[in-house]
Amino acid sequence: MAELSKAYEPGAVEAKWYAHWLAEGFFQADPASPKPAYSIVMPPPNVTGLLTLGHVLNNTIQDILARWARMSGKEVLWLPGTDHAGIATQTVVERQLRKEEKKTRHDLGREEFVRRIWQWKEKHGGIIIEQLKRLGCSCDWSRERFTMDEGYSRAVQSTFVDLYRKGLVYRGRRMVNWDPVALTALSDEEVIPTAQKSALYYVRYELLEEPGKFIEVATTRPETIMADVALAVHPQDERYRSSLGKKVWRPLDRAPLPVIGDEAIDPEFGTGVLKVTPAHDKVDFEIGQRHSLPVIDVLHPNGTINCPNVPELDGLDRFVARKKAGEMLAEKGLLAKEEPHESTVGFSERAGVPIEPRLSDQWFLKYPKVAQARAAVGTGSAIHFRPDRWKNVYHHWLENIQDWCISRQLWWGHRIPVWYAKADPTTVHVDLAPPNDPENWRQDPDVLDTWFSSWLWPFETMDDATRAKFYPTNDLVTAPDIIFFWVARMIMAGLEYTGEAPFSDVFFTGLIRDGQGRKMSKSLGNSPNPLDLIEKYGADGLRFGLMRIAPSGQDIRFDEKQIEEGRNFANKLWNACRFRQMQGGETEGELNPAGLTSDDKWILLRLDAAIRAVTQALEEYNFSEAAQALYRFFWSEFCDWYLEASKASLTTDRKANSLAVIDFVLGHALRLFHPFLPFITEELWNGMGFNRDLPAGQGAQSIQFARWPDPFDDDFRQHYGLTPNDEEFANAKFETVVAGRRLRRDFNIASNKRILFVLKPASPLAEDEADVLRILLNAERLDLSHSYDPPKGTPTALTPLGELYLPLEGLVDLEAERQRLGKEIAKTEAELVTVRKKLANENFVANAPAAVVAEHRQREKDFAERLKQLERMRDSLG
RNA sequence: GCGCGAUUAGCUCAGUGGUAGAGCGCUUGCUUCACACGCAAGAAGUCGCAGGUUCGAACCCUGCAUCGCGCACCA
Repeated sequence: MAELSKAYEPGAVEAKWYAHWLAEGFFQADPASPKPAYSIVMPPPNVTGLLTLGHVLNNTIQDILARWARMSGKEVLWLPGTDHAGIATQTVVERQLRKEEKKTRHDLGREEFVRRIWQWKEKHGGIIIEQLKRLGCSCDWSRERFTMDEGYSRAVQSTFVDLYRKGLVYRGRRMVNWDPVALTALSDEEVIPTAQKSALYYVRYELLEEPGKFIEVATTRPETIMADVALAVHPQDERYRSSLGKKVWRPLDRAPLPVIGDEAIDPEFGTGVLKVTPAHDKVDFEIGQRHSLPVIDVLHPNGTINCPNVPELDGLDRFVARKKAGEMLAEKGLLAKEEPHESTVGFSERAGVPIEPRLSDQWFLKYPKVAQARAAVGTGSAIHFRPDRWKNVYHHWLENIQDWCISRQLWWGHRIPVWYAKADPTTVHVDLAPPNDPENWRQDPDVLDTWFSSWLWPFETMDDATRAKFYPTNDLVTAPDIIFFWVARMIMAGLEYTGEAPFSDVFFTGLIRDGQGRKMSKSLGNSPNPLDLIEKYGADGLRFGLMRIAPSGQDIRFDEKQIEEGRNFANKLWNACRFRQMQGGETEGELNPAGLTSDDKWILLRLDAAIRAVTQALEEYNFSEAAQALYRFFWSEFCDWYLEASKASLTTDRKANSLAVIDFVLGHALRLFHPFLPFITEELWNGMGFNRDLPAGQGAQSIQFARWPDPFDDDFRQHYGLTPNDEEFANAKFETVVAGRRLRRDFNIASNKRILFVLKPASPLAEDEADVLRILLNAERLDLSHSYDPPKGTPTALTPLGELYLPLEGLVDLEAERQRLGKEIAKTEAELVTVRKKLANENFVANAPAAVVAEHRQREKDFAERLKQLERMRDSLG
């Protein structure tokens, strides 16, 4: 490899390796492979979508799981694709059409409009796929699917036909959630309840039989008064008992209305009287049914008023009409008052406007396998949710499940495979193929809800051979807000059509919020473009930065600073390798047990701990913990301590040995990092020659097939003589170094100034070890002396290895030094008192675990010893 | 109204019964022969509040407060 640049430059490296991985087909899954299978299906992003931080989070996690599995010897299938996203896509193209050609879809006609959407999709669709590649996703792109692919579409339609034949799909005239902008029905899940400030109008309805007497009704929707067909009160409500059975005048589009009694009325609300408007409210519709009331619809599908009898309102938008109706009532003296009111209004998820309850003919689905789906999730069941608590949300939804409105009044989507006889529209033909005499039939103009195709995703994206190897899938990584939309429905479809749960583990990510805790949204403009972040910090930096702050299932506050940290980390890894490279020599994998120093043994033990920690964290889906463990090991332990200490050996005959240890650690660390930092690790793996001498398919061509490191077993420890004592000794050494650095700092000696230290060793210390201390302290000399007699006022620190002196030749203020020691003595005394208090407590000694008590005893001894020495040092100051 | 989560250093968050932790930020010193995207040392916390259990509580229990999210109601 050419000499490494001073700073890691991700741009070229990332492009180079991604192209290489694709060219070599490394991501392609082989159904014939003898290796055990591991599979994930990607939650298909909208084909109109652009990469968001949410996608980055989600897909980084999937990529980590996929790469980890690949390194663990699995045959990996990560199946990608996009979703046709009915409303979203149709809206995008309609908007463009309006802007560029001043036309509506109706001007083009259905066939042409759909053709335009396909055209748009070929040109602009799937940008997100290219963006995912920039992120490093190791998907099998040769299997990329689209929910409107020919075969997939057929599967969607035959699912409809099948469920129809099973009696689960049916057509009905019911109240649905109508989106007056998109002009389509929506499912209950696509309606977002939103708190709204509105007004409560108190409207006076005059009694027919008793002119001059009024019944007051509180309503938020005066614009629908013309659709009133009755007033309703609670039958037990004393205030209105006498009015039951009488009639009142409807104040707009004047007409007589009956006053009826119905249990559904809450006497506490408003005046206790409800104006019954069956065409525009679900509850009212039900009351209307019970009392055989007529239905008067006064709204056009687009939300404007349809009431020629009241020309002042006719044609107005519903919200304009609401105000106007209020004014008209006030003019007529029929508005008693108007007060502020807060209520929850359902908004369309897509169009962002209040939905309108509307009576219409739609297709509905009675969900299959509800009970089985419910049983499939939970402890001891086929599927595990992580975090576990989301199963409550899932179960609650399934227990209160409502039929699913699956028809949409759109042109973009899977056309409903139903034909109505022209002669008699109640005669239907439900099949994949049209009737033999198509001229006598009319196909249903509607399409199916996009989610009605998504719920087949885990198995309809696979052919038979693939399914045999990779289905059911292992992990699903998604956001908790689509538990109803997607996760639950996939489970039901999986059970119905494959007899199996489609995945075994579902990992729910958190939501990414901005620095103020707000959701990322286009309108707030608080959502950074991940591509810019990749440009600035590299894909690896973005991935690692995000993983470090993404605690399991908790929402994440995004801060670009943290991505910068990710970049810095990649740079640290780069420079550690650069340091190694500058020492020259071939990469060496073999260790010589005889040559290992105490530091070598220490770093091997830390490496072992890191392997265990990272592996366990990944097994627990705890990605931030895994990233933290890697960060701590590599930066704090390996770079800050080991590499610095190794500099003592690199100029001696122990050099070859030290390089072997560095190479051993780097070779393992690169592998541990690879799922998180795929690009830089591949670059270094190959460039530094770690891929040499490996069997084919085990890291020779790519680090992604290198074996995931195993923790060291007892044989390994024995062979290399690794014992807990090595760790203890190294820690003592590091404590000594910290104490020396603190002395230097306390006496304002610049860290680049080489000075003399004297250590009075508590027990014999090898020269080699003293060399390590010397280099870590940046000392000119470190003298070991049992008989050292420090000049009065020499700064001293008590360390686990002995007393450390910093002879300054009278530079030191004696009094200041005495005070410094005094402070340390006071601190130690306080600690000693705390421990002794605890040990004096009989209950503690009697009840606490023996190990805890012993630990306290040891601590007492240590503190007492330390105190004695500190006092002696102070006394020697004179 | 019901449920779920959160509340620990200035910030973002770890920490599930035994001496309060990390990164950033801050202060100070350092172009020490891998890295200033760096090195070293340091300051900084009544662990939201109030009770309880326990020899011992950030951690377990109860209640409360604040913030967020679902679900239900919503004339």
